Amino acid sequence: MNAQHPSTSLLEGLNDKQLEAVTLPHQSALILAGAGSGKTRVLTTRIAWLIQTGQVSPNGLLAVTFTNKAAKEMLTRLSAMLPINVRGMWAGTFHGLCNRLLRAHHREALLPATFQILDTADQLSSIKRLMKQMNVDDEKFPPKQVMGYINSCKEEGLRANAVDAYDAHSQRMREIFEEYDRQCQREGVVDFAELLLRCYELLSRDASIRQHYQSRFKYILVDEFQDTNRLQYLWLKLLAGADNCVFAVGDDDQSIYAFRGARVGNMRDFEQDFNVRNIVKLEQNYRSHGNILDAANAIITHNRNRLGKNLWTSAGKGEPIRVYQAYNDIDEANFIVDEIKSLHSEGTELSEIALLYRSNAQSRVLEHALFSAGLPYRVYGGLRFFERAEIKHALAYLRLIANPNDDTALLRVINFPTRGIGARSLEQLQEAARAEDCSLWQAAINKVGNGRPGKGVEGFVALIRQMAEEATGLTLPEMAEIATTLSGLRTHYQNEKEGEDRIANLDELISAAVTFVNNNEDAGTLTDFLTFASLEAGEHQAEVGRDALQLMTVHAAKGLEFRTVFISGLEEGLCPHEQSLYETNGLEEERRLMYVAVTRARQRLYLSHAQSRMLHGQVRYGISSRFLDEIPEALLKRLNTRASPGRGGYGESPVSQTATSSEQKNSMPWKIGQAVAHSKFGQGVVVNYEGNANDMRVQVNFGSEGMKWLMLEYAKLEKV
DNA sequence: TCCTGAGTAGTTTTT
DNA sequence: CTACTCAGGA
Repeated sequence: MNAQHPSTSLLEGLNDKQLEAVTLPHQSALILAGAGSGKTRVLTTRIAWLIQTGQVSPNGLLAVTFTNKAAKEMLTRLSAMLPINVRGMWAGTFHGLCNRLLRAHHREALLPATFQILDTADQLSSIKRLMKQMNVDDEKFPPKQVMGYINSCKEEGLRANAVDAYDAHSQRMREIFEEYDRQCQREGVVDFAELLLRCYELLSRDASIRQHYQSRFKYILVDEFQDTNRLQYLWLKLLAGADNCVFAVGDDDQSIYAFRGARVGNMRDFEQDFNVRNIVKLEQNYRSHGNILDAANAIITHNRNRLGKNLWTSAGKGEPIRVYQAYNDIDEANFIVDEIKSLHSEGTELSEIALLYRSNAQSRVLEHALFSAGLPYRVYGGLRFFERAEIKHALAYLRLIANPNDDTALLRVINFPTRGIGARSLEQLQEAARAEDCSLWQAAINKVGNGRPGKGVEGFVALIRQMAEEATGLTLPEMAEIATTLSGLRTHYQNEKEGEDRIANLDELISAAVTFVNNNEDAGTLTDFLTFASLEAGEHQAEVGRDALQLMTVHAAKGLEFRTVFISGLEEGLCPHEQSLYETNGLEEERRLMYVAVTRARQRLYLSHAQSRMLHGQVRYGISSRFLDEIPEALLKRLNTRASPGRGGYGESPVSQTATSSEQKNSMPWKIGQAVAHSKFGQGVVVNYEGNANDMRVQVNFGSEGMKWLMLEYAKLEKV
């Protein structure tokens, strides 16, 4: 403590609860941090406070996040608070930290020093290759499903020998799992889940390594705790041991990643297992106006099994939440465009406006309308830099320089650019490799001996050898240059019609290597760079700089905030998504998703739904989302009560084709898409009909009440 | 080896 | 509807 009042300035401006969390004594704690409650601030201030008050040195704590972005944000804020070098700190993602640990103890972890990391695409092709070799029917065992199985087993902390298999199918799955792990081990590669599992196994098996880290990390801090999976939880528990304390920050109401293994239940387990005395709740929200928070609270109270939390704000009620009922998806998009235009002309920056949707497919119609209106926008999601094909090709050459036994990398480029190695020679190679139980590279070497440059496999072996030879002693950017040029990739794309962008990306890879070396004065090896490429695949492509609207899924919006938010497609089947209704607790997760979406808005929130929308090439009729009904009417401002086809695109059809025009007007006003009310089933929408004017049945979608056929003659249906 | 056409599936995503 | 995969022909 060298400054006069070091902690005063650090702690200044914190509210009581935040202060309590930041200055908790050495004990495990659970911080329930609502949306917009200053979660990141509390986390970083806690770290800074611990260091500044001399309770721990920067090396004595471990801070874990889920994304690189969050880790970077934490460190940036920290270095603004304290004059310390944050470089060497153990702060990063679960995967990043496990990687670091495994590199340091690769021998004990039974891995080669230069082990490579498979991303999801690599893993899938590795599994496909294995299944082909094992003669597994990929109709009965879809590779994607097999991958999901393997990953979820690993995320539960289970190896093949530990999983249950009662029938032939699951036994076969287990077999593939086992073989897959063997294949990875032989090739010196690990997938994402393996990074964690290996690390966990290393720590549980090796007491001296475990004790070393346990005595080092007195304080462990975890961000987004509600997103941890089983294995991550076990890992934390192991690392904490009996004496260390874990500071877990999370929000059970924002748990939206169960589908990838997150267990909200970890929060309750944590309370028990870590002897948590009291839970600190951060409920004051600094982001949104009152009406928005009231709506969010109203929605989320419909969930059971919450830890319990109610957001409040000292800001005023603010504007009402605007609700628009669109005729169809095109009308909805046009409405949004019109609103954005007037917001923009009133001075709102486009980048302060977000368009959120449940599924990516919904962006198409929005994009079309925005494009026609000449409004600039950015769509989040899609391919990232290091996932682009040409980049993966170049990286595969680099991977072969680092470790030629990496079969996945070898297969990716052995014939790309084409060098006359067809399916036949590849088969021979794989046959030989299997017979010798060696890598494809070994098999290739055995085949061609010391091979002189030439065609086919010989040429490839010579090429990789030449690359490796030239690469020794070169800098990383120079190696990247070799991988893009000597490989023939550059020439290949030069001859391609639309190869210009790809060449530009190859150049970008070299720039990335330059930046990487500059940022890592101590560690700039090839393996480090390849690890970086796998673990930090870069931003989701989206141009920066220009003032543009932000389009993204609700998932992608988590953690972000905007002045104005549009949530579109609020219909049953889309939000909540129909698939979710079959999953256990699926509806509650969808509701949390809605909660996350609503709490992104600071000042203005628009909710819209369409009576019909084009989905999978068919017009679908849906009723408005139950989540809309869960918001008190007093918070809403309905911008229209009846949707008109005014700005819609595709036409409408009256229910009856046989009816005459007068009948259509009088006795037959039931159109597909007409909102109706039934005394027993509630609100619904007409989706189909049969019969004629005198004897007509209509099919009505009553949402949660299901689909019903009703005789018009008997059912007392009212138009709404 | 490359291209074309048939066939199919179609939430959410980070590492 | 569309985007992606895969098999088979030029």
